[in-house]
Order: sequence, then structure tokens, then C-alpha cells
Amino acid sequence: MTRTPDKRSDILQAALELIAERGFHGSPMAEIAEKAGVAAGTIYRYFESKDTLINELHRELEREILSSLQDGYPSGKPIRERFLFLSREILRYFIGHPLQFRYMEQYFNSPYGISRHRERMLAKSDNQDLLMDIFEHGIEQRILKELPKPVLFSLSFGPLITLIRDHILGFIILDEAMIEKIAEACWDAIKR
Amino acid sequence: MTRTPDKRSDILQAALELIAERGFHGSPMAEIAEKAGVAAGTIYRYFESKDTLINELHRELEREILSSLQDGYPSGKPIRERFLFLSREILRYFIGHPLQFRYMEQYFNSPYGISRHRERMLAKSDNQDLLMDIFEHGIEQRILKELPKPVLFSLSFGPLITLIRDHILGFIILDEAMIEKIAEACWDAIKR
DNA sequence: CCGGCAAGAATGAACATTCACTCATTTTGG
DNA sequence: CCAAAATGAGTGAATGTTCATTCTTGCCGG
Repeated sequence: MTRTPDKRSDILQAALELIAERGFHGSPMAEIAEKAGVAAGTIYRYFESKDTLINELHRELEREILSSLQDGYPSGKPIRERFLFLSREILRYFIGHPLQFRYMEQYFNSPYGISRHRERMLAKSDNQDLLMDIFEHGIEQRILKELPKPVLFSLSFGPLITLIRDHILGFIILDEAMIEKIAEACWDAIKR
Repeated sequence: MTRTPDKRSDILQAALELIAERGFHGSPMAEIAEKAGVAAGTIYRYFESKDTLINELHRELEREILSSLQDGYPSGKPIRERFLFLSREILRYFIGHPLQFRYMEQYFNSPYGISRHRERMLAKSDNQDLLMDIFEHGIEQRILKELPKPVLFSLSFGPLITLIRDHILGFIILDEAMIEKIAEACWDAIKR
């Protein structure tokens, strides 16, 4: 852990690294503190509890990922192209950020993530969700299959999650050519 | 918990129910024992440790699921039909067995499952794997996309996992008509 | 048919450990 | 020189596991 003047960031970074590779329960506060180059008690000056730390870290990662996806997004282009852009970018982002992926996975497979998921699904207006927009218009224009949006979502992103995990665990290698083929296969799943 | 003469089964059943809904860490041995109508120490007459209990439960569930998938499998029929059969059956099985699904999910997102996954991926001959057979012949006969088998696997089963979870959490409802459409969408993802 | 008895099964209180969190004390920096 | 920041030993609760003790069962000699 390289010490910086910003202890809060050090703590978040240490938590990310530890939790990504050992899970929430394999990451005691004492160890996070040590990795961050900070005393155990210090964490509680920046985060109310372990739960708070975990949730705030999730929020920060989510923000980073969303902003990375918006970067270079071809708003004006056809639906197919926009969809392929997002699929490719998600694959690339997580392949380049395995810790973030492992953390998010842990998070979503825990009580934290499930309640968060619940909030999102029941939320009236889902902020600026690029994907929902694609699905909405894609169905209207008869380009996409006429399925509920959560189903379209699962068809396109379910495989990506599984594949990224297998890549990170070293079972397969996703190079650029493979990424392209996968994005297109996902498109085939949802297109009419 | 209904008491039966078979304490081992009682313990496994209690563990399944508790862990499925609260996770490994929300399920202390004392509580599993109580739910099984057994004293804490008794569990250790049947299972060496909590880890052993968790792994043996996984094995039993896996056996049940596999045997359920083999039941009625249309061996002689064309590849497309066999694939659709498996997709539908997996959806149906887990929709009818939500505890089993939640348990398996917990398991695969834990150190237990990751090492198990590793074993499987590196195993030479994967016993009688119906799916790998479909992929193998599908590629040969130019029916399926020419992609590595793990990729075909993710494309077909990644979405199912996500969808089953959303169904169990109550976010969507998968009826028979929807199951059919989903299985066909998965087929579109892998077919040439 | 009975009474006692040995062996396995079951019990649950006690133990050791782990871990999130606290707080009296020390260090830092302006 | 003092207020805010940081420290880390200490605390109490939770939990996996053990084991001395109790209970159950089935057998056997009388």
C-alpha cells in the first residue's frame, strides 16, 4: 500500500483489494487498516461502520464504471451500434479492472447487493440508463424481440458477467477478436 | 422442521433452508442444529466440520439436479431440440426449487465454489456432460457459432441464472410462455 | 419374560478464537 | 499551545468445535 496524504482513499483502496480477493468475511477491519497503513480505530473516523465502508466503496466504483461507459458513447448512432458499444465497453472495463469486478460480484451476491438491486428494480425513473433507452426504442422500432426489459437485460448481460469471471480466473482468454464476437452473439439473442 | 428418524437428512435440510435465505455466515451451527431438532454437537457425528457439511450438501443437490435434467432428455432428437429441452428444464427446475437455487448461488460465489469450478474446468473428461456434447456436435455440423465451449456455455446459461434470480426475488414472473421465449433467445445467441 | 448392562448416540455447557468497534491516550500541525 | 487526528490495546459479542455426561437401544443370562 503506497501511502498518500488522503487516508480515506487509502482505506477504500485497501478494502477494495482485500475484499476483492478474500470476500467480506475474509477481510477484518484490522487487516484493512494495516494494508491502508492506518490504525484500526482510524477507519472509524472516515466510516461509521464496516457496512458503511462497504456501501460507500460500492457507490464509488459504480460511479467510476458508469462514467467510463458514457465516455465515447455514440448517442446519435443506430441502436445496434450503441448496444455493441456498451457490451464491448463493459467487457473491456472489467477485464482491465479485475479487482473492481470481483468486488462488485461479492457485493451483488450478499445482502447488501440484494437490497440495492431491489431499490433499483422498483425505482420509478432509473436516472440516465443508457440500456433501458436502447431497449425501449428497440422494441418500439421492431428491432428487438418483444420481451420485458429485465429479460432483455439478462439476455445481454448475463453472459458477460459469467465470461468476465472466467477470464479473470484464467479459464479463458478474451482478446479483442473474441470480445467482438461475444458482443455480436449477445445482440443476436435480443434482436428480432 | 419435521423430525424424521434420519438425523443426517434433517441436518442437511435445515442447512439448506437456513443458508439459502441467510448465507453461510448468517447460519451458525447452533441455529442449524436447532432447526434440525438436534443438539449442536450431534452435527459433528455426521459431518466433520461446517465446511464438510456445506460441501456435502452441494454434492447432494448437484446430483439431484443432474438426474432431474436427464429425465426425459431427447437423446435422439436434433441438436436444437436437445438444447431447448435443457434450457427449459433448468429454468423449470430452479423455479420449482428456489432454495436449491439460492444455495447453489451462494456456493458458487464463495471460495468453495471457485475451487470446485477450477476442478471442473481443468478436468479431463467431464463425466456425462450433455451440454458439451451438444456444443461439440453443433460446431462440427456448422449449426453453432465457432466459439470456445466455455463461451457458448456462458451465452446460453449466463442469462438463465440472472433470470431465475430475478424471478425468485419477485422482480419478474417467468410463466411457461416466457420460458419458451427465453430458451429460444438463448438458442439465437449460439446458433450460427 | 425380565433386569441389567454395554456401546453407540445425543446432548449442551464450556472453551478458544475471531472480530467489529470503543476510548483513553498520544501525536500532529497550525 | 491546543484542537483535531490518529492510535492500538481492550471489550464484549458471536461462533465453530469439543467433550464429559446422559440417554437409548438391543442383547443376554437367568
